[in-house]
Amino acid sequence: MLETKYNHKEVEKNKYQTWKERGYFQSGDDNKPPYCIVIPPPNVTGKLHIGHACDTTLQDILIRYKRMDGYDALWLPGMDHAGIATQAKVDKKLKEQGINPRAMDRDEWLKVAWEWKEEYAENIHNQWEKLGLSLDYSKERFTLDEGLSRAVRKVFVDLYNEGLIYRGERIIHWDPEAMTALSNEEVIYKEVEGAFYHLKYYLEDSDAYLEVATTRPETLFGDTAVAVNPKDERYKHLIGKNVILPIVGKKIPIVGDMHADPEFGTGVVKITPAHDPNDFEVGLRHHLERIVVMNPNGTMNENAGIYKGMDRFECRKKVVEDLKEQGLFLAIEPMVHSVGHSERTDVMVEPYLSKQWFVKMRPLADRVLENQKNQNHKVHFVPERFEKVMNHWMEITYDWCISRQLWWGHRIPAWYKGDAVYVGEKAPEEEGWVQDTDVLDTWFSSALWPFSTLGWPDETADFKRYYPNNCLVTGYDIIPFWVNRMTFQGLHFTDKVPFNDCLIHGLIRDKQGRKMSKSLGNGVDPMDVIDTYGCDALRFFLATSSALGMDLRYDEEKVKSTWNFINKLWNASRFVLMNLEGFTPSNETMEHLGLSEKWILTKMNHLIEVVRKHMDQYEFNVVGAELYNFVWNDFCDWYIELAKMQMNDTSKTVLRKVLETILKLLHPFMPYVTEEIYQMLSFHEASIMISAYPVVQKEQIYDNEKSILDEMIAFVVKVRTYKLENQIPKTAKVYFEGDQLILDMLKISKEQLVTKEELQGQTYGNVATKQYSIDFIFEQNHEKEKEMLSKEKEKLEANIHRRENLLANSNYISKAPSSLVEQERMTLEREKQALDILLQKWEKLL
RNA sequence: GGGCGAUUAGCUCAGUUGGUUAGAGCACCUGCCUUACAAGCAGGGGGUCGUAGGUUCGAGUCCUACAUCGCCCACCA
Repeated sequence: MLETKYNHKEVEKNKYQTWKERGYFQSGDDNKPPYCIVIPPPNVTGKLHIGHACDTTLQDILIRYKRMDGYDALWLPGMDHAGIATQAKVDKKLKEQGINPRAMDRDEWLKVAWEWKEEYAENIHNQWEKLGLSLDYSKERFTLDEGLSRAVRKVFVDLYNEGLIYRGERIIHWDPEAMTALSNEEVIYKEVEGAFYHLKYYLEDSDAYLEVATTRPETLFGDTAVAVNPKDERYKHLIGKNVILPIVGKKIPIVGDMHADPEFGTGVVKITPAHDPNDFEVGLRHHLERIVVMNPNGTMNENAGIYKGMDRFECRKKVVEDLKEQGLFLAIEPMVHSVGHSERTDVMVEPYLSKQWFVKMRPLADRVLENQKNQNHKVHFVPERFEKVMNHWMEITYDWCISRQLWWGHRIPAWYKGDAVYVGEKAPEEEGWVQDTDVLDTWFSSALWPFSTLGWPDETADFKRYYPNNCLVTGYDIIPFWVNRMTFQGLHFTDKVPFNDCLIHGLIRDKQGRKMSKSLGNGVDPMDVIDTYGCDALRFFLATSSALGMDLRYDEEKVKSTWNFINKLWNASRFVLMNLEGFTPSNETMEHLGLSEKWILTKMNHLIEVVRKHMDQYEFNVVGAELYNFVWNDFCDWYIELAKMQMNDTSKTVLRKVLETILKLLHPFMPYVTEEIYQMLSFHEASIMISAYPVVQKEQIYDNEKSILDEMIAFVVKVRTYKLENQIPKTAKVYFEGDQLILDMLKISKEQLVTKEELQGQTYGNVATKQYSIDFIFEQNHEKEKEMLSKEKEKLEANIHRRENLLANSNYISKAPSSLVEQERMTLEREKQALDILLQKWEKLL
């Protein structure tokens, strides 16, 4: 027999292993229609956070639902090598051991990195298990696998041959800590307290000067011009003349360029083509020299003269000091401006001129925009509004810088020999070619994930069967990095979108609504929650506590109340199982169904319909609420109580059937407890996770009987309220003629019943609805009774008044749907009858 | 600057194509150890749905403006 309290630790023990060993997670049954989701591969850098728990729970819910519903469900697991992030962690670990990672041999370093990967992959596997995820491990992939690497090389080479990948010298975002280039998406802009430094740039052979305002005086060594707006009356006569670059003392020209905004700063801009993207453009227009003044680690280089070797920020200070000394400094104007920071290392990124590989985005993005116009072939975002996020990105996207000066990643398949460049999937056979030392952006390989994991570029059976994926599930913060890139790569290389639906969920925040972060220390470890409340409680909470696409506040109280819900289910199951002892299939009978059986079966079938509908629409919060209400209110509060009154083989059959249905509908949300209880049911499939998802059985719908019991329930509730408010003793004598079921529900015994004659002459109170009436003999408090009646009367009269007005409105009658009008009429009738009953009582009281 | 979201009960949130008297959990009040469950049961109170207009027979829901909070994108010499 079950324990009285739900013990999640006991329940969750060993089940995952069993499922896995029996092969339930594995896909591949060709007799069934395919359904495929690929997991957003977590980084091999650390442990999964609660956001992962949410994301994967939603996917597991879909997969378990589809698997039970007769699909060949493939949920493909895998992990991401996470270039910068992992390299940073591995380097940190080495440094802590006193080893300089950059002094290592590349292959030696990679060995350490692979060891790291193995260790963290194992952690992630353990966490997936704890979360109960039904992943098909036989198809697990890693972004650096040979197969995926081949896909990466093919994509690179093809795009290169199509002219969509090129190598060029551009201003890119440079991370001086990780010492690598970054893409736009990897830069996070933060408001920083900075300053506008106003400097004197003397005109050549003159005492006059131009006042130049800059936030980055340390870059002046790279200045090769100053610009003014050609329309600016103050300065336009100076265009073509020269100024003397402070400290350096060399001549640089004054150019006229629209980039200089007369309204901003002093209207004069120093032009540093090698350290600012706008200046780079200006430089191109005016054929200016490009002077890089920094080293890759953010220190000044030889072009900074005596400042060489100084850190960029230290140099800024020193330059300002020296300018002051030389009388070239005019003013400092504090300002807050946003400055790019590296997503991974959090250091200020440096706009930096360097030679990198780029993907030419325009044609690829345009194809996505075009494709999204086609209802049949587009990615269907859920909620729909997130499509705009992708489309907007496609409209404004820049060329994608894909080379990274790292060791951890896919080596760029390009070889150099002098000035010659060779790009190919394999190294050139001749001697003397040297491969590019850089690797590709992590997202370059992630972008291929939905198809590279299925064996592409080969036309494998898996690729043909499971591509495009049915659904992709991820958070809205990942749209630019990943969803967008998968979409354009998918379209370009497979002529199809990578997934038909894209389910976007929100972020998990802390109780105050703040983002969870390491620095705030407000993160919640999903493993701790599982330890305290169990995996099922966590999953149900995560999947059902907010509407789709909305952020979710983590609230322990809510997880607790989910636990209570599971405990309720647990105890309801205890009751059913206690009553089912010795019950076998031969005892099962659906004959002579009672009113309450018909009622619960009807409600159950309506539930199945609603749950399926909302599962298909990904509205898990609605599904959760429906299941919660059905289990707690309909099944526990009413049906079980009713079943207690007349336990027989029919009610046992129905109890069992309803419980089994509940378990199945809940299984995708709470796999463990549903399996535990399912296994205790007397006859069943080998596992609930391979059992069939409930379908509506029309012959079990008895809407007529359902409404009869609904009326009875309404009456019973009314009576209970009346009894409580009037403090009517349990043993009070009662006059009632009607269904025994009502007396049972009210727990009124035969001994309490009196006849109509016995009632006369006593003080009694009456409760009545249209169908039912009951009288209680008790010391009635007339004042209180009157007060209650008058309250009720007022309410009724107000309603009747409102409804009569409504029905007197000819516009309403003619324009509102007739069924609604009819309903209003019926409600009005009911209310009038109720008022009649009430008025009769009122008369008697006076 | 452009876009998106939020604003509903004390708190956290639902609320479908506009349609009876706007829901849930938690909290609160009253009464209960009724042998599945006191982490429970039976009841109850609590909201002029951010503000102002508009469309409509009818608006939490649609439209316009505004306010507050949050997010994304772009710019910031």
